Amino acid sequence: MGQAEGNVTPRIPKRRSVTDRRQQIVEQAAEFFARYGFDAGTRDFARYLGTTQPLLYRYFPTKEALIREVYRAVYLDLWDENWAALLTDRTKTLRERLIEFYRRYTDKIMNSRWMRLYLYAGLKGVEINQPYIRLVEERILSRIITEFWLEQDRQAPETVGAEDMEAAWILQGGIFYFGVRRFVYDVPTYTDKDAMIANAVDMFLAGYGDVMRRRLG
Amino acid sequence: MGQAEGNVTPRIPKRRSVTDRRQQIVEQAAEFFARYGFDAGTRDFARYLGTTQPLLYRYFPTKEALIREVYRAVYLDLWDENWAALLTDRTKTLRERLIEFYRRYTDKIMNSRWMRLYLYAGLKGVEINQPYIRLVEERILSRIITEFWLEQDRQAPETVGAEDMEAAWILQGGIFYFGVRRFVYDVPTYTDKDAMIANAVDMFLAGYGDVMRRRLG
DNA sequence: TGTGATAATTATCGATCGATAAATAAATCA
DNA sequence: TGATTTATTTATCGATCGATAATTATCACA
Repeated sequence: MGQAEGNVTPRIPKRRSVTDRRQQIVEQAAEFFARYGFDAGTRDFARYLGTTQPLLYRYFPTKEALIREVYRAVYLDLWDENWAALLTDRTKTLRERLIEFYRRYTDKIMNSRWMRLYLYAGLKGVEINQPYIRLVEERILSRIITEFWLEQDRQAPETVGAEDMEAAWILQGGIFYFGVRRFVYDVPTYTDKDAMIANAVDMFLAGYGDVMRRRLG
Repeated sequence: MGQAEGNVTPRIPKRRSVTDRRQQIVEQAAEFFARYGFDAGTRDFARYLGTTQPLLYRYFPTKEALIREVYRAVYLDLWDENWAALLTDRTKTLRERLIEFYRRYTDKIMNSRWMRLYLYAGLKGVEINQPYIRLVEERILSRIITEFWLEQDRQAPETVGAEDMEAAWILQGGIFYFGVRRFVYDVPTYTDKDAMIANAVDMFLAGYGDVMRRRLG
């Protein structure tokens, strides 16, 4: 090693391909386990990969370790920091912000891989959903409520109330369930995603506004 | 057999207890598989039942047959015919009807057994969800839209439009997702079920009314 | 071209799966 | 009570599971 050559471009170290291979296995494992569930066998997965089963154990010590990596790849660093700025950009109406946010957000999560893995994780009790739910509540739902109050020229409450949080969850859940119908139940939907989002946001703004006004008199 | 006795009350045939046992196994299998998924082993289930594994095969030819019976028990005859009358009872306001309907409806489906089995079935592609989705659309969502139009003194459309159906799905999905959070993700909710339903219905009526009026000008 | 390192394969382990056969316990009835 | 049926158990099957060991193919480099 350490042989100096006149050639300027360094050779790509062999190690690199090993890391790439690992990455590729994780990527395809996400697709495979999303489709067949985590109880699917390692032999079937190896065939899906186009190799043999013992090869997997050169890259991951156990099947569980591979699955952990799948979760990491799909859920880690999901949150785009631009989304926070988007939700609070008061040069636009809240309606515009919400529609834009939910379009970008669902572009990232509304696919069969993300949604199916998420529900598998929820049913298995994997420690993925609960932190994610907290993230949704803290970075999306609380913010939506606060921004709504601010746009109504009312003082935003220091802490978002229970009914307000559940109201925001109706919006979030209604939109999310559109993806469940498509990618888990595999039934056709009546409009495309963007139309559904615009509709859901409009209904929320009018509906929540009405409920809130009635509550405050 | 055929022995005549002076006693008036006929003896309970021995067969009966076998049928009861079958019923009881199915009932407990629903609980068990809802909790651990359908890939859980028959030995673990037998231990859960308090018996031994081969006994199951005297009542069900295969594990798959047992699972089929679980689905039958949980999803067959779910629909209560009174619900249809409830939704169209025009002596009450639509708001009252919707709140009452969703309370009764969710009383039946919002439990860990029903919801978890339903999502397991969806992920496995079992032929349960798609007929159920059709039932929801035909008997609940279309009816809600129609009743809404009638209460607004507008002529109800002969067929419910795509955007209207998706609007009703926002309500249904928003309510349903409350149950998913509770019984699948196992996270705390902020209000009880009845408060959430009243809130969701109020938001839907105001929100959908506003969207519809704007669409029609 | 030959040699050492490493990736990928074949062969195989013990454990567990659904399912069956044989043995036993319990209940029924003359 | 004794014989017969039926419910339940013990013992075990072949298949498949995750995981490991031994073997073979591949490739960089002197």
